[in-house]
Amino acid sequence: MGLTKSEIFSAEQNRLAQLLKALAHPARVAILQHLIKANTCICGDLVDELGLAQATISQHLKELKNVGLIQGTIEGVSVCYCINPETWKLLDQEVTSFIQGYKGAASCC
Amino acid sequence: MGLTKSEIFSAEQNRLAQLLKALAHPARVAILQHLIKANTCICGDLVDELGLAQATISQHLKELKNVGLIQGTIEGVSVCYCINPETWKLLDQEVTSFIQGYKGAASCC
DNA sequence: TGTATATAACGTAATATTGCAATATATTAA
DNA sequence: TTAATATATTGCAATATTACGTTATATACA
Repeated sequence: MGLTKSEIFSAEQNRLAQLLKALAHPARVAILQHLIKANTCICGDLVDELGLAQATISQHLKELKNVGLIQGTIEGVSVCYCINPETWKLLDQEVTSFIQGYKGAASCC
Repeated sequence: MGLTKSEIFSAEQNRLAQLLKALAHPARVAILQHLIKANTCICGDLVDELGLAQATISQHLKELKNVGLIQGTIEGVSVCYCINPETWKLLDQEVTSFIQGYKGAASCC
């Protein structure tokens, strides 16, 4: 059906999957890496930096904003984007505890 | 076009996005959490544990296997699945360095 | 007021994902 | 060999994603 059965999973599992999904595209990885390096940037910077159309970049920014990973403030003609520190912290905690949950295995199959 | 322009991104960005994509579904998060807890399991265990059809679980397992996050060994009638320690280590390194790359911002927008 | 600039929103085409029933495959036990 | 068990594969329908041209909106400046 193309429709994820969210109701059978926990809120934590759904939230983690949602955050990871927002990160799971090379363009959005690149956008976030640029934001980490530059601290702030505007849509036009990313259009130049990556090789994608303005409409596409804008859409990716929207997705990142929707899950709260970035925030944008209108600054004159443009919109200044930056990482949302609180969501990023949550991401760090959730992802780290998920990945670190695996402590290797004595024996495997 | 619905087709990601992988060629304009670095191999690292594509690989990270690929790994994250494999994790970006609550069913696959649940499968991995179960695997972490139980160390090993078979497809049937997951069908009981989660509320999804056998074909659906099998498909999610295939995706996790395709990116190398898990491995399966035929054991009589069933297939014993477990986490692939090497890929998991790579995942840990890549994801950690990506997320930890952000050191908060003095001022944001 | 008019014009340039920057971004968002809309519409569309191509492709990918999700979930499952049905079927195929492969191993074990009788 | 036959039956039972466990998975994988195939095919399908519904939905989601990706990318971009075009258009709308909103601010700044002459």
